[in-house]
Amino acid sequence: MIGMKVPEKGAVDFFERNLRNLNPDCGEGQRLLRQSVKKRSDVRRGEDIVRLNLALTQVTVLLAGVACLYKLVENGDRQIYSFYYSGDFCDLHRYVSLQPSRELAVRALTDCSIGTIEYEDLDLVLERDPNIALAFWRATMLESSIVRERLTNISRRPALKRVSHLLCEQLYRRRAISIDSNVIPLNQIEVADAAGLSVVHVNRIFQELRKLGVLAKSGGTIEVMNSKRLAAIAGFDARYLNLPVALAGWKVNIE
Amino acid sequence: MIGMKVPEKGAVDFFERNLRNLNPDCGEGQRLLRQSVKKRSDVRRGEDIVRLNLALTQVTVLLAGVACLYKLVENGDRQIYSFYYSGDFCDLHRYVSLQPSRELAVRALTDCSIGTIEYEDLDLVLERDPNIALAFWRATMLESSIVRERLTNISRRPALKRVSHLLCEQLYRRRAISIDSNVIPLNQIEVADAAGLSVVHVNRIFQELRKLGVLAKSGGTIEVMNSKRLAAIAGFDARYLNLPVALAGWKVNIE
DNA sequence: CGTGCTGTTGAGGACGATCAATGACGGTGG
DNA sequence: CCACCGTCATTGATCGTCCTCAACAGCACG
Repeated sequence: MIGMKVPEKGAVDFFERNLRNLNPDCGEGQRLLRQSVKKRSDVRRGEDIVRLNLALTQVTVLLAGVACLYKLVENGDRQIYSFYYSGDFCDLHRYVSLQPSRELAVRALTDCSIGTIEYEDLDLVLERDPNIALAFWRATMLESSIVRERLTNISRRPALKRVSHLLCEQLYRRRAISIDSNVIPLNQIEVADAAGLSVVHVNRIFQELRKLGVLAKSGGTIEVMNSKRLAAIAGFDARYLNLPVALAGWKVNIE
Repeated sequence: MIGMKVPEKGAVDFFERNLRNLNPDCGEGQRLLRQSVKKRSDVRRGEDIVRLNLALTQVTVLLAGVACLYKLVENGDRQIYSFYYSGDFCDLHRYVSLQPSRELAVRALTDCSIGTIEYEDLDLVLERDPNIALAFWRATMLESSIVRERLTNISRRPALKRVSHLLCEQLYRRRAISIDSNVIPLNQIEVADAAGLSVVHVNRIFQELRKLGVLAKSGGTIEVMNSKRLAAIAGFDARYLNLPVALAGWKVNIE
């Protein structure tokens, strides 16, 4: 399951693209960083990429697949905070925190492939190159921004908008890494856990969205038939995602 | 209203204490940073410290008072994301983001006093001293952690726990900066906006908390009579706040 | 003495949770 | 090939938390 080979070029590309998007100025240091991306493993759907009691010695980068950051709440519920796509860091929170949370974990929602960077190596790179450091800081800020948006979503909007908004976000983020499919590889349970709704209710919302011609009937994944209408329902404004400028024009007007 | 004098020592102390807490290793660079804290203004309760259309040239540090980060939602609601206390950064999100949000603002909830650091000066300090840079990064991560906790709170817990948790958090954070009072300078409206509840419902929850002997009847502010019981109701676990170790022992056992 | 802001109260209703069953599908082992 | 099982989707019924609307009381302020 766990190989030790260096990631092939294509996979690491997502990571580098992500960094350049976070900070266009991080040129030279990037090579240094690339050499530090050492191991590569494959994690199967349903397994934890970052487990609660894992040693704190390396940072994980998602190279392929979809994962989520989550926590198990006292009552047994799972709260999903954010989703990770190719190129995203999975556990900067553990690297940067003085007292890393023992509750946060990262789970593979599809089969995933990951790379790792030893803390020691990362320490060096960040110390030498403030531009890389800024990129990492921005990655944290971006994730923070996404969680804030999810908070607003859950706190203030009715279920239909909530689900639509969540799906919209995934659509945009997938496009940002050139996945132009209308299929989002999440199931209703995962949407419920991220949207703060019961599975039953998410199911009813899905049916409503189907009646509205927005979703197609599809098992195990979500197929969006009309993303423009979806964005309209959600009142979606993608600016908080800080997508590459190239995608800005893709933005759907609201209302 | 807006003075130009250098902040007196006592006020900047909170800022430096905060930095040391974020990264104990940032020793020398701190002096450099202190010299960069230039202006000082006083902002009155109800005014915005960071306004939507303010020039992006300086970072704001809260030196005294209480403020909040918020956004106005489409339907007119206000969502409060987090509260700021003495020593906290108010607008790192604007400094670090490639495309700063035009929706986030920071408002003074009591009369506040603030210091500012010019972007240019900060750029220099961060470039020279990776330890300071790490402290700033950690500040972002910490705020992120607080927002995640608020998300869990709003998403998964009933109103009584929600409000209790929110109040608990404020109590802890105030203690962390040596404010040992049982009075939290927030009103019911602000609690409602932060907890994602209606004002009417917050009012009823307050009455319930009074019946439980946790809160006292007090107008305009919140007076906590029994913080231990409050923490028990909330199921509060302060670890996400990354408080100085000195306060760890203050932690109330849960259930 | 109005005017605004905050807190309080009551009534009615909506949205979404919970509980409980059933269906559809794929994988596994006999 | 079929029986069995686990996961996910679906449905109906009931219930409760919390929202909305509307009105009023207390208080500070000019």
